[in-house]
Amino acid sequence: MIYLSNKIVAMFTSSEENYLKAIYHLQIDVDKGVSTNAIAEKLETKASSVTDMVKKLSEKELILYKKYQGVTLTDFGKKTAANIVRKHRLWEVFLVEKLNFSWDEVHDVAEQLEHIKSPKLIQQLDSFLGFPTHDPHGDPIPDKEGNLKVIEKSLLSTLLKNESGICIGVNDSSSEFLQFLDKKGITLGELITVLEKEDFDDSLLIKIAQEKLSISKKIASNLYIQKQ
Amino acid sequence: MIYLSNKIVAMFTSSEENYLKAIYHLQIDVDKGVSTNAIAEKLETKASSVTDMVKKLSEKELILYKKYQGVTLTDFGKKTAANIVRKHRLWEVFLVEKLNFSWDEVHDVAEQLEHIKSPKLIQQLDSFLGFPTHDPHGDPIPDKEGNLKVIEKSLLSTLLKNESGICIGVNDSSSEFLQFLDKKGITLGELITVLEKEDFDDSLLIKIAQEKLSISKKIASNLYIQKQ
DNA sequence: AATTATTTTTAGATAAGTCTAAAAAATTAT
DNA sequence: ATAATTTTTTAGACTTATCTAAAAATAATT
Repeated sequence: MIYLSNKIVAMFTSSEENYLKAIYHLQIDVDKGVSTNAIAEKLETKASSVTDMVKKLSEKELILYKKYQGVTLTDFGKKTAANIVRKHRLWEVFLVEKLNFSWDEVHDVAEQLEHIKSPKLIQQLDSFLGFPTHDPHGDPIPDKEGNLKVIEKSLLSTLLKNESGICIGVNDSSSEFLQFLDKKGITLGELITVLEKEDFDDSLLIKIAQEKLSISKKIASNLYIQKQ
Repeated sequence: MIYLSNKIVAMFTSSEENYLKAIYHLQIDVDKGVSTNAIAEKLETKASSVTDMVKKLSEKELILYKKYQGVTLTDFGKKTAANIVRKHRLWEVFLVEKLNFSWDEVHDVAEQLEHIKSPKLIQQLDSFLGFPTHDPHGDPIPDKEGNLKVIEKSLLSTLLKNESGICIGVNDSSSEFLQFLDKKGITLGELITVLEKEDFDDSLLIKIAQEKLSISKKIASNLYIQKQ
């Protein structure tokens, strides 16, 4: 819900919110218009459905849309989308910190919880959780105004030999990948040092929590590191 | 969601769940078929909409329905409905105990949260809250099988002079009434003693928490007491 | 530049849930 | 017992969100 001096100004359906969120995420990657097909793929729907919804969101001034030209979020749309992402990530923190979910189990539930309409709920949840800044996967939680503080991060695969940094996030947050990290003992917050880089297959030998670990290129390009 | 040896067997829309819940509540009061109009009134919808939905719920074997005869929940329907009520009341406890909502603010949010589909979520929430047996209004929380333990309760208005008991619930849980109780200092869990009964207007003079209070008939017939 | 391929949009259909207005059944009152 | 009233159901329409299939626009290739 969007408020203006405590009055509800706008409220959107779950479906509208899902489209906004998809566009928001797609727009971060590329800094130009988001294509109909890209949205359709992200939401696992058909391009024709996207066209319909995009017209609606455009009428509501959440996005800019011109036929065949892709879409861009307006400031209003961006703020609305960020708010949904904020809710999603706060709920993920709740599920992991308070309800003992593991980080690979939270996504689907948060996907439902993010659509609950109650500003007080989110405000209180935020406070209850101690105003967290990142979700369990290391993704930043937008503040109430929809701003997110971007921190300098690099893919582990881009580090050079002997460089090191804190593991602060994942690029792929599928439960398969997250469970794999659990199995290997790779946890956010740990210091990682690159001991060796193999030219042959781009695998890495890393040190993490007193352990030496061999890491494939695929893994290394899905882990974010804050260099030190 | 309804599970049978860990497989999802049935899952219903929010709308279907709302109808089930309405029928569940209406069936507790009267022990016969629930009328189309009663459901329509409870859900603030039209009788024709109820007829449509009732046919659907009947096909899904959640209710027994014969034209013009009203409806009754099947065991399956009863269990499903109780599960929704369980979720609603657990969320209410969460909102009050953990997120500092007051008891008159929780209903609308719980109304949304009750439709979240995740058995693990409810199981963990239950545990996180310490397996509460009653919601903030004193209503019992059905267990996982949908059973609720009924405790002997009387309306305050039925107590005789010098009788006393613990205030354990409200009949009307509108925010107006709840806020009124807050203002008067009437809280669940307190011992109430009837000092006087006025024949003239059926008002009561009660003692609660060292205070004497005059209570109208209307108030007295919306407060539940466990006699001692 | 013309052809081919891809992307996007349009047109029309479907399902869920709702509504209004009218018909049918059941209930209540005379 | 018949008439009047109320309740319930039916029929048809509308909205939202989706789909398929075909048409139109754009992009890529020869």
